[in-house]
Amino acid sequence: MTNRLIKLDHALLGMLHQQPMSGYDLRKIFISTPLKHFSDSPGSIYPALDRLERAGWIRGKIDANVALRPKKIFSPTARGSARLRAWLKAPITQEDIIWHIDVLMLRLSFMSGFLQTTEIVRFLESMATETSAYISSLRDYFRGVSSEMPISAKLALRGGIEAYEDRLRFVRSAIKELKLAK
Amino acid sequence: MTNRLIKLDHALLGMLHQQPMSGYDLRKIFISTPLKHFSDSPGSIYPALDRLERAGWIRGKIDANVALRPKKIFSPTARGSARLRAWLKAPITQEDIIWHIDVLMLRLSFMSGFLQTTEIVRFLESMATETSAYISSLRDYFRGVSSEMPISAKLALRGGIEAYEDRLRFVRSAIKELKLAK
DNA sequence: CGATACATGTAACCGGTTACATGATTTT
DNA sequence: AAAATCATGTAACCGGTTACATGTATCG
Repeated sequence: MTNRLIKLDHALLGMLHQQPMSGYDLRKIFISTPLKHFSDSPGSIYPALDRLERAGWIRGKIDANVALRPKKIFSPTARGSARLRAWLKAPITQEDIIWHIDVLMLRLSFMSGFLQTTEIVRFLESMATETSAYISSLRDYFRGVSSEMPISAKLALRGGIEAYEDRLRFVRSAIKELKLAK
Repeated sequence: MTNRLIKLDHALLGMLHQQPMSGYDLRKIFISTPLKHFSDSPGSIYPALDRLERAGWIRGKIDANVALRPKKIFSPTARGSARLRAWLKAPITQEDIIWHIDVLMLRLSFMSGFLQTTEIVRFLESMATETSAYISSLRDYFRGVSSEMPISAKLALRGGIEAYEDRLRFVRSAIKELKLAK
């Protein structure tokens, strides 16, 4: 129950660690920043905040100085922080590389302050390993079938492979940058 | 009702255009090929095939030579082909670039045989335009906030931008390739 | 003889989308 | 006076996930 890994929930939890906020504030950020790869509808955010509060990861306090409608400001609890850290440190699988790349990037974005540079580097190295393995399997597949594929299908598949190659290149440059900064 | 644009439905419709198949065959493809960015569970595929049949886009025929359990082979109808073509030709929005890149690549993969090369090129050029516009807005945002961001957040955002830049590079090279092939 | 492959389907659950409801304040 | 913004929430709907059900045939 408290162990589900819903993307939106962790996005909210991470954002509340950077700054306690209301649901409305969170929505505004989702709408106005390019990190809006998450749902910005009230029908998803308010129930998600409920879930998080029921799970004991955040706690909401009603803002006293009520000018407008009362605001509920959510802050992470100790359990919420532990949960976020655990999520950031969770091992990377090939499934993550294939289906949840956005979640991996979200995790990366929250790591400073929670993890040491060496841990972030390990995370990225693991990403590189898994990505590189997946690229190999894609190349093998491509070699086997590309001759029979129509051109647009071939292009699409090549585009898919290149996207992973580009991601790998990024991850490796990020590792270098982190090691220099350390 | 018949106008929804569900990813899985169109993926199935497109695949049935390449070769009439049963639900089980479709599942096997989803499981075994790297184009498995779509749901492979029976709980999604069989209901989806029902939807498509009810919408009149495909028609299922029970395979006569029953060795094992009877197989239902689905073929696209004329209306289904029209629908697929319309989907392939639909204009690209910036939302597609941001949230449905996988759908755009899926569309690209189905285009040969349905669209002329000039139309495919137009599709890719539109992708390039929208991607490039979105990159500009991301760069503007990055310039404004990067100084205050912790390093891992900055890396993640940069990675996001680079992914779009790489995608743009791919699209441009694909345009060149198509023009040469023509 | 047990496991795996073939083949289709259903049911419970869960979360996101859309749209609506409410109501005060501020801007045009 | 109307529209937009602040701020939270609910309800209907829809589709995906997971797990289960069923039954044959083949492989080890």
